[in-house]
Amino acid sequence: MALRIATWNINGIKARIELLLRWLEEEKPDIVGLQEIKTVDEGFPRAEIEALGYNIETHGQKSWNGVALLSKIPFDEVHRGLPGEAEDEQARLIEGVFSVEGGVVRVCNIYLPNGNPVDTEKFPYKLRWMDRLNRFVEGRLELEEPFILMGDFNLIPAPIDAHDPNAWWGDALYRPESLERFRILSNLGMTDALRAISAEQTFTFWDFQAGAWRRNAGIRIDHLMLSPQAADRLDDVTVHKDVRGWDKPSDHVPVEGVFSF
DNA sequence: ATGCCGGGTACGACCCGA
Repeated sequence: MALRIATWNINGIKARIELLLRWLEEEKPDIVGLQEIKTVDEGFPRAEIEALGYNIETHGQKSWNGVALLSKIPFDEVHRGLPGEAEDEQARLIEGVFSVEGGVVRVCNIYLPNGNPVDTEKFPYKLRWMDRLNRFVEGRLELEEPFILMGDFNLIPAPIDAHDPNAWWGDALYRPESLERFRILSNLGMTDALRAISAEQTFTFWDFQAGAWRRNAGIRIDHLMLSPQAADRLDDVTVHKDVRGWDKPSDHVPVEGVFSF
């Protein structure tokens, strides 16, 4: 069977519910990871999404951050939060395990800290979070499962992934300390799904300001990173760029991987 | 990208994002 798994920074679920429902109805993905739901779990608009046939698990918080997983396949397991820092209360990771034909698939949905401004505590928090993520992924890779780590990584992997890379250099999304940690993730054995499929310049985010969408002044920061067992099953990646032009869009668009199971 | 836009909270103006 073809399994369609997507990541999307929705930028406020309450403000985007109509946008989300339209996209789900048109594309009918199997599993969707949402970031920046910006609500507590009780405020998540479950009923309309459940009516489309999705199971829902959320890891929310008041006002900011928050992640969710939607799945047409029932959840076997759900995990919330990134281990390694007890005092970290920001809701940025939710993981589900699903039974599919031929075994299991593990999908981890993340909202990696932005890290700006770099001269504040926000940047070391990002770096610690990436260190913790890499340790977490090491453990997941030992399971030797199809494992998909996807979400808003707030990281520009390479110059081709920005409309104006020189303008971004030094930003928390594109500077040596951040790139070093992303490289460690790759070197652990996680494959960038889009780059496994295409060498084309492809953006996933366009700022609301300064006519960024009109000028195509975007960046690629939303990624699906695949364990070897998941990469073996990857057939295609689609960036749903058209959604950026819909009414009341998020500044990010959905990125979808198609897998054979 | 320096927050010009746009969400959240809460009702005036800040906090936050990339």
